[in-house]
Amino acid sequence: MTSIDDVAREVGMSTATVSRALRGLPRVSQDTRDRVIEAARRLGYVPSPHAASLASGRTGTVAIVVPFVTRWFFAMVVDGAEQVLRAQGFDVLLYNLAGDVDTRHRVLQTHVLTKRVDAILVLGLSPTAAEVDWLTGQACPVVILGAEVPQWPSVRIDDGDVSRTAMGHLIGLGHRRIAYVGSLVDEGLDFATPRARRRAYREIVAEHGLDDDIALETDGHFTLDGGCEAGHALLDLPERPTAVFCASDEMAIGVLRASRERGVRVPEDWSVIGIDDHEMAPYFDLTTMRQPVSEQGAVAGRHILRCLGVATIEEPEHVVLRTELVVRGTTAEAARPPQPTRG
Amino acid sequence: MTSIDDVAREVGMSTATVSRALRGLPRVSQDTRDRVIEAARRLGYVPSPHAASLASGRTGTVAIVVPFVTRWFFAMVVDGAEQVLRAQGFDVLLYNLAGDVDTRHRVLQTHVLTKRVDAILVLGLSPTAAEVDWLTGQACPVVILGAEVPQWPSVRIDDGDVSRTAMGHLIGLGHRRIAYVGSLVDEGLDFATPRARRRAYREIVAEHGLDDDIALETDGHFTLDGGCEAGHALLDLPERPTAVFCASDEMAIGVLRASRERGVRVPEDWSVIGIDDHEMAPYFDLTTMRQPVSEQGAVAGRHILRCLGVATIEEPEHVVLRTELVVRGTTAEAARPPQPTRG
DNA sequence: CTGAAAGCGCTTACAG
DNA sequence: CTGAAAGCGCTTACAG
Repeated sequence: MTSIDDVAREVGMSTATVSRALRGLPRVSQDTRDRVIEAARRLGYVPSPHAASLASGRTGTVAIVVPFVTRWFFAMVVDGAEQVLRAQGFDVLLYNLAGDVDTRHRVLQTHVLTKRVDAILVLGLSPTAAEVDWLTGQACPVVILGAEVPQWPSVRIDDGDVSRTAMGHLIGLGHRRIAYVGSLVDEGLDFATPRARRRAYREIVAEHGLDDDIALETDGHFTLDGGCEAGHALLDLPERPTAVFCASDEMAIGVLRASRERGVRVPEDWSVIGIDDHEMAPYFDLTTMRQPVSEQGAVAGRHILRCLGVATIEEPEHVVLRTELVVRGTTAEAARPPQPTRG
Repeated sequence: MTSIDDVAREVGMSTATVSRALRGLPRVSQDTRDRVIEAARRLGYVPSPHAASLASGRTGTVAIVVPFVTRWFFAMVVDGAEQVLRAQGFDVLLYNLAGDVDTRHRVLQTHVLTKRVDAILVLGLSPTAAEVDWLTGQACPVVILGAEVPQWPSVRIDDGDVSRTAMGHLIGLGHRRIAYVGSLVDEGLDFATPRARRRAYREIVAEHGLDDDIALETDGHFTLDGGCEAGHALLDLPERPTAVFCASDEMAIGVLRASRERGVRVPEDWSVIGIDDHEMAPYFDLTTMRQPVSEQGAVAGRHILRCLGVATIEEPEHVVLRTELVVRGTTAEAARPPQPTRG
């Protein structure tokens, strides 16, 4: 491996000069710079990032902590953030928790990350107060996506608002018995989103005096198959709901499948609405709440750049992106309650 | 930041001893080890990975080069590989090309990666001979997924075989006019898979004397919307195919949508088959060729561990995983050619 | 079992 | 504009 010393020797200069020339720093004569660059190219010299990190204290690397890379939403967000970061020359270390609580603790509670990267982007998780204190003392900026912590820049949508609009759409169509498919148990990962959406659902049920039945709240685990199972469970209910509000499109698609498997027509027999506007949503003609996904990743990436002083970006510390109701074919007016057979 | 020297001072030992004690190396007395570990914990000491890399020459990091993280297949593969690697304590640097050719060159043709990581995992791309030579000389192991290069360990499925089985299924159902939806232009990324599948399609068309019409080969860009457009293009043909062989499930799902939009019934009016067994495939009742996805990532991860001497794993250098025809509802016997109106 | 010392390959004030 | 020197925080033979 050719080192900076080899290049310095080649051009008869000090390593300091070579270092400055190669990094484009000022106070190097054009002639020297040219010769250094040429020699570096000829020798096939590539700087060692680890040596540079050690000497400078900067790593040029950002960690992205993601609960599940395989979920469409997170993959899109990672993509959005990664491109913003890569464009400024940062590398991305991926910490995929894959739903594992131990990994979460290892990543968020030890300082491992803070010595390895310049900044940390946390997706979907809600750090505990202890974790926040811990990390805040580390001079390693943290940006959070999908939740809000006062101390750190964040980007998210308003989950309460989203739920209100979705539920409002169903209520406006005359539905009074609306089921919820979300996530009921947290499994220690501290997801912010499912909690917020479920709370909003409950509030709205109470505010509007809708059917308040604990059996209407089901767990779809934020997966396709989980949604399908939840759908079946709802169809097994003695008194079926006339609409289903799903906290993600993937679960909504699962509910659509359950409906088909049971011969239940959508939207004639019941309405289904999701959240995300997943790339598959139009393929199922699914009514949903659209949220900007890749864009949230990009905002998070810019937050990081700003914290690192790389770019002067004018953006509020806490960004809340807009969502939008997209009405397609899976929601319709509530069927009239069955009339007595003869008047 | 507390350093190894702080810990050494705390226990009144040399940094060498602290280093050995903390890394679990032999030739440290149990008592010393205990005291070192205790002191490290008390001081909140975390080793600097960059300093360790510089001194040892090992980085504890593996690069994963992926064409598109947002595509289901690649997200699953990254997940599979990442978990195997993480279990052995490796970090993962994600190089998401996001379809960008320049990034591909930067990553594969400069040595940037070879000084930064212990090994490289390349997904889906087919390195050029020059890139192979270049990287092979670097003593940085490379593992490849979805293609095969003699010099490097690899894992893939047999794309020719997959295409043969899929086409054989359609031919067995009496189809003689079969369209292909894949990727016709490469855009410089050098994808191995689309090329292999298309070649196989052509060979089979020739071998079986099927309708050989250049208009039957369409470009679906390996995306949902691309598949949908390709489907429309095929439906615009004066003489429609009776079956469509799609090189991915996502494109097949696009074709299903086009069919619905045009009132074309599947499988009555034409059959559709894909490749992958995407998580959404059962939700569309899509007939497809199943391939192990996460498992390919895991095998690739194990290849890397073996190259790095971390684990003694008995596995061939070139692993070819099995695929399987999954017959669902989108394929059926070819409709009889329309009979003259009266006999 | 433990320590002193060199070295990994850069960057960064500090001088000039 | 350029250089000498210290230092970043570890690991690794080499001794003992």
